[in-house]
Amino acid sequence: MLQIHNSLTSCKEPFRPIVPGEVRLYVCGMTVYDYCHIGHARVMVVFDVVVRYLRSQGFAVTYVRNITDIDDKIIRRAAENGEDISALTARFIAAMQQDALSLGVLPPDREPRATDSISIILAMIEQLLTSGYAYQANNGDIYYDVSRFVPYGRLSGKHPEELRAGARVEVMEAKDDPLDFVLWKAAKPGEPAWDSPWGAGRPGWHIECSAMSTATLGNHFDIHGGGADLQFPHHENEIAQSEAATGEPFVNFWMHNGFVRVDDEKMSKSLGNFFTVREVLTHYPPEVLRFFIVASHYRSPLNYSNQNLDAARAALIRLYTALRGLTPSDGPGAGDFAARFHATMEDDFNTPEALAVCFELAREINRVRAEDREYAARLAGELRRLGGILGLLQDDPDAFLHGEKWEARSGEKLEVSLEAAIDVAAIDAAIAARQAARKAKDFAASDRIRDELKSQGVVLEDRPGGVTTWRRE
RNA sequence: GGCUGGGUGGCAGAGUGGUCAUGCAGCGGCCUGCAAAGCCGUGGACGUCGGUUCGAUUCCGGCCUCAGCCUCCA
Repeated sequence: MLQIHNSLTSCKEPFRPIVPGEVRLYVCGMTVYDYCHIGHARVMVVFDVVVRYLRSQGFAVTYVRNITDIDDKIIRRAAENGEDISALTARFIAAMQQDALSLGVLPPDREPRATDSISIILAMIEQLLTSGYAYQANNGDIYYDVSRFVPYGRLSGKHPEELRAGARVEVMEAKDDPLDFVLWKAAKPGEPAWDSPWGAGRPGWHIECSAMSTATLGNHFDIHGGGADLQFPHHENEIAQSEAATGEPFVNFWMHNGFVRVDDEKMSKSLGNFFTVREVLTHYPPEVLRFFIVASHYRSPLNYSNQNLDAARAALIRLYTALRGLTPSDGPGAGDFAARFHATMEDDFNTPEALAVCFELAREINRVRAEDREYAARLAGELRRLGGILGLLQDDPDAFLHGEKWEARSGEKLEVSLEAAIDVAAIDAAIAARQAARKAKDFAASDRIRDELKSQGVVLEDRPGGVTTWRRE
């Protein structure tokens, strides 16, 4: 029985979908005014694993991840660049999709955009006005009246009175209450605007997600996810909006992934420790970044550092080395590896422990591969299947270990700071020459060749049966 | 100040009331011409003070300490 930690109750709860066999999942996606950073990568990967796991268990999943393509930061950035807003957002949407692809993140089933959703946003605001949950201020903005929504604060464990007492924001005169938040911003000169019954303007951030999620998944759906920082106020506000507008419970399970830190400091632009996905991918293969993310529990903080990425790479090399030279077979699973893998995934997606099972599987493969190829092949098949649930180990082992895909990717759009591309034919020739020298017992020559390759970042491994393989250091 | 969630071996990172995480690094051995990879074995840990218990790193309480949120933020 799958257990999921629910932010609403701060407890693990048995997961039961609203409609048996179907899961409807919404995740707050990106505001597209810049390239994705590692924090964005984490959200994408974490929920990609959730989706892959649910599907592997036979659930029909509908996964929606929105795109916020109109907001203050976008407008400001476009102005700074002297760029058209739609050109800016198109550029960063394309970049995001490319990053997602690199990281092996499957596309969501729906990717609604705020600017394509204006009519449903207007309808929801209209509903809130009609039922008295919203009001138009004297500056033309429409605000949500937080005092009307009694359960406000349930998700974040915050109480309206305490929030008011600790409010650090300067109170905008237009609002009745500092906790009220904007649903519709009256148009300002030079900013994009849409017509509405209350005058031209644009939607507030929170209402977008309420409108897009209910429009795509229904008023009441199973899981809503996002970064931990969105729990308050964004998700709290979504609940207030959606439940007030529809009169139905909004979401059963709220999942929040932990934050990414860099060298144990919060990742932020002011600290200058901000890493984009594409920057990281100039130094590490995408699967290494993905492994690094999956190797921690999704609710834990994740500390980005070169040392930790190096560790992730070493671990992945071990797994691919176990798969190398075997043709994974689909035969019946071996041992209780799959059962243990699933048991641990059912416990709130415990991917680190699931990976531990993968490593034990790898050891078993290494143990038996010489004696029983067929059994080893079945184990390899198992390892690949289980890895696939985490979105890992789907590459050809030699390709990964040779770093081929890495070069292919980085050679195109990314600036490469890696060693020069490796000449595979030259390596093969050197290996052949070394084999000849070894046969002639000329170990001095043999070692010279090996050292030379090593200096180019190529490590040789003499395998049983006289075969020599190589990998990048 | 309020609300969350943490403090685990050299590093990363799970977990558990009383035998094992796992990966990297270390040590010993096997394999190898020597290595590398791999296999076998091995050392090393649970912030602190109390309490519950036959027994707590694991449960409870105090304390210290860290991070996040309370303002746009994945």
